[in-house]
Amino acid sequence: MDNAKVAEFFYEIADLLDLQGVAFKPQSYRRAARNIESLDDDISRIAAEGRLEEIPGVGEAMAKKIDELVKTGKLGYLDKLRSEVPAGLVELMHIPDVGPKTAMILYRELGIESLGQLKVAVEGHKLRDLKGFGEKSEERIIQGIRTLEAKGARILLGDALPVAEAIVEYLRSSQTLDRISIAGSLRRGKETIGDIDILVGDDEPARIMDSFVHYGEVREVLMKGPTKSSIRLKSGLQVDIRAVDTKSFGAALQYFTGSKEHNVVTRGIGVKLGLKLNEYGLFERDSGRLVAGATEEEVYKALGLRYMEPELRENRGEIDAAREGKLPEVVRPDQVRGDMHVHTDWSDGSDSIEVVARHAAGLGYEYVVVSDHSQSLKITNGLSPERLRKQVDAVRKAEDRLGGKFRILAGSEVDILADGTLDFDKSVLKDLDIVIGSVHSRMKMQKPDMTRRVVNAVKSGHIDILGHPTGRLIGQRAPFELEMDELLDAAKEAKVCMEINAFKDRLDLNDVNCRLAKEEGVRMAIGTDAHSIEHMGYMRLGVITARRGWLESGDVLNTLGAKELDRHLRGRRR
DNA sequence: GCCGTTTTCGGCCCGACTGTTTTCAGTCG
Repeated sequence: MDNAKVAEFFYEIADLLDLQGVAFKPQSYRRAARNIESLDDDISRIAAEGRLEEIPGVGEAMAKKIDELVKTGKLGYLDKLRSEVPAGLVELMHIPDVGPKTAMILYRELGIESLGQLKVAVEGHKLRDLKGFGEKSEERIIQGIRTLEAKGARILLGDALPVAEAIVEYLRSSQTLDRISIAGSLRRGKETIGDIDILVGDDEPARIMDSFVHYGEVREVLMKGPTKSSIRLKSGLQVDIRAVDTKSFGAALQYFTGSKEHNVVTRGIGVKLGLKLNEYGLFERDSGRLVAGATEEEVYKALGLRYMEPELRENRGEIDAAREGKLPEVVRPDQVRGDMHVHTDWSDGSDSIEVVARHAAGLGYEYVVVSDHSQSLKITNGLSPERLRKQVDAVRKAEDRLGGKFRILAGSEVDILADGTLDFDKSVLKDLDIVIGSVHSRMKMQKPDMTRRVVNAVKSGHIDILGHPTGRLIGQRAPFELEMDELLDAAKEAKVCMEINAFKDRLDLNDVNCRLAKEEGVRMAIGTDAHSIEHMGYMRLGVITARRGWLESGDVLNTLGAKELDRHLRGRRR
């Protein structure tokens, strides 16, 4: 019984209680479920140690239920709830705009217990005669079912950002705006996004709503009011916009950036100070006087907190750190001095060494690492030792052609073979400036085997960076089975960096593991794994991931300048 | 069901929008 499973059961209890019209308990179960999901420790271990009630939101009653779940894999209370309410109703509640009340009416009046039955009923126009329903409600539910069926569709951060930025740019160009910002999980830099949130600060919001719903990419307008509207884009992505007075912009930005958990705690701090925080500002509870609201900084300051970067706002300890002045000074994009992982047309990249280097220089970098694939990876035209030697020559020549003003590091993304040895032996690797070791094959090994494999590579003394350490592809491939603590210990010992692979569907290491690595004393190196120069723009995704992992510039190898980096690498030469 | 320098009992975020309402309930974020 793992944490996710326990949380899942609790979410189901919450839904079932909602259907029964029980008040407050559902929120309690959801809160506990969220906290259980985000635990670092294994819930069965906590249960065994009798520490369940130390989990926020878990009291005596829930602790008992968790104990039962951990011990027996079952929960009598849940079974009882399930027997009282048809299981399909929970599914109905997952349709947008269908909540517990609607689901219950559908069940009581029409006997609908499943998505399938609802579809039949709605197509037969059986809903419009129900009290409180009409044609529009029917249409809305049809749309909702479509949305639900199209789901699973959380979009990658790297895909959502440009879409959101284009909308912001469109709104800016269509009229003068006082303030505008992306908000929500996109602003916090979560690796996947459900929808896009945009916030506008302006004293004439209605005209902005008009522009918004007339954006060229709109497929349908879901709702439109004077301060709040929603659209669905042709791509299927939903975009919500909110407008507030300029004097409330900071409070609203704080509010709509979230996370929900972060906001619950900040509001609680306000309450203790006799203040009320909502999207319009921070107010004195008694007099209603506005204390702060125009900027996030002043809102946080009035709460006795330092400003927290959006990427930190996940209620993972940032609020205590802000109160105690112990927030990390997280790395900024402008501190990155080079791209640590780029492919060229020598293997499966599409641009030449020189084009890559010139593009990197144009991005303001001092250096780029050319790291093409090694011989085993035939499908990528991986380099043989002989071709690698030729490539090193080509790198040196390209560097000369750039007039010595830009550093091109000759590297390799060398395969870590199944037994943990490297695809090139050290006589080949010693001529390189830098070596990334990566796993590209036999990815489904058991945990002990995979751990031994990468730890061997890390300890080999021949790699500087472990490339995409967990191999996960967001929404497509689970991370390798890997004992992260053991890997990080080895990396610290061997002074090998973990990569933050910034390619949009990798972000590997992820935020949580970045933070773990930092705490273990392991440095990170951000590389885009670009296969064309356009991909080099993914660097910002890597930086966002680093920031979400609380990394500071000193934790990131490629904040070093070219000379410092060379010195660092020579210092550990094999 | 949880939680507490507001409380061991009585709160628990609340404002915007929609549809079907003639004054509001439901959903969402």
